[in-house]
Amino acid sequence: MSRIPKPTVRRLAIYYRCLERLEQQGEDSISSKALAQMVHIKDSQVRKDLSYFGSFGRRGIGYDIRRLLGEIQKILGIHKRWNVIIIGAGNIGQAIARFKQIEKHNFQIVGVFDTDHRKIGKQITPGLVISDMSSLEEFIRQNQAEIAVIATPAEAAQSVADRLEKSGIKGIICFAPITLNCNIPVEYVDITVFFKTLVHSVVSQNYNI
Amino acid sequence: MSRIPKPTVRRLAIYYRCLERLEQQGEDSISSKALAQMVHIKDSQVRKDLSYFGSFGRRGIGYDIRRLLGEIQKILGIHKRWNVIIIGAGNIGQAIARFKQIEKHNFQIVGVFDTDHRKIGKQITPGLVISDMSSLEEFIRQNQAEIAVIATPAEAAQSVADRLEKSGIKGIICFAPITLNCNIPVEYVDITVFFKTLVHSVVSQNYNI
DNA sequence: AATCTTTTGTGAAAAAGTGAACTAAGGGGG
DNA sequence: CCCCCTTAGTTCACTTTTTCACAAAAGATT
Repeated sequence: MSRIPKPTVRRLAIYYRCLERLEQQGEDSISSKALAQMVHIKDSQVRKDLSYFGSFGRRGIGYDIRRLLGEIQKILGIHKRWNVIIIGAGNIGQAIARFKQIEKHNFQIVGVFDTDHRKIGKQITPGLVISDMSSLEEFIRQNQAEIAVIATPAEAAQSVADRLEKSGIKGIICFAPITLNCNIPVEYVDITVFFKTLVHSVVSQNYNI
Repeated sequence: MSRIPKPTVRRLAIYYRCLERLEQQGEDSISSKALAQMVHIKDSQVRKDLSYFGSFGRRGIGYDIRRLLGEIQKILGIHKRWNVIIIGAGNIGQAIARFKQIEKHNFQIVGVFDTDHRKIGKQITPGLVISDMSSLEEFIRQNQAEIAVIATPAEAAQSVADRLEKSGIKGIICFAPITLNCNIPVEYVDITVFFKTLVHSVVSQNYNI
């Protein structure tokens, strides 16, 4: 399929947030050089990343910010709204459910699930109540949920992933510290891994500016 | 300094969590092949990663799990306890402050700061109360905090980072959606970026099994 | 209209990272 | 003791990603 480097996709999401800020500040256009400086990379990297998808700039001028925002939206697939469910209403699950930025970026949290009967029925935000896991499959179908966040303990994660995949979920964000066996895309976010890689940089001083 | 690929360091942290689980299950040793299968990579990758740091296995046998846990601890720098402060007691800041896994991995949350006077004094966990930002520098010195988590809005992040760096903080985990200008190691965790890269995989179907 | 400056898009080179294959150990069984 | 099977450590080839360098545009200036 498309031969796009994974780092390129991550950077597109980062360019996107820069462009949003610039637009908000009333800027109209930006050069690859200026954008590169904002994120501490080379300008040639910015141009190469964008060139995988087309020619969005004007030579001598730079990139139109509105236009580029629209193009990156289409590339990433964030021009449409995605319905998201969260499995596990612990610390992280609830934080994600309440996290306003996610909704702003076109991801709508439509459901939160847990197995703990003391939590079920509890309201997390107006209109968002913790449901029982037994209703998971039906809920996914009825609400056309496409993305799921796994915020369960590691032991539960694989069986949850199996159920999600079977129910037609198309992608998973996994906060559980485990590598899943499944055939849909997964993004892993293990917070403790960031702490550990950070202190490695600290002790070895090999941080790259 | 040491020329260790960044992906290698990340994988070490992932091997570490596998080894912890294996140890808990009573296992004594594991081969590179078995470890590789757990995290869906090639066995040669596991051996290569470890070989940057020494020879920890026995040919014909595999790796002693206890031994390897200890070696990776030393490599990553997680054999000692790190004092952590959190700047920003919003959604994410509070979730991190309450996140038990971090404490289990030798990162102790010693302080939480915010500028909102309505939040100051509020107890997050037993013994952890939200402090005013004005006491930041003094607190860092008195409590020998070395790691900071920035969980503020993007607009505040850079000036916070400046204060942290000046006060002797050695590494930053940045949840704010911005690239910081500073001369200490930073790990960026922008949750919305994970959502965006995930849906790119979903729409382009370019997930790697 | 010619020239200058800026900046994009891109092919080629360099660097980084991964994977296959080989060599060297280590233990078990006949 | 010899053969066989397993598996770590290492080398080298290959793949991926980044960087360089330059031609092509585009507007500004004289």
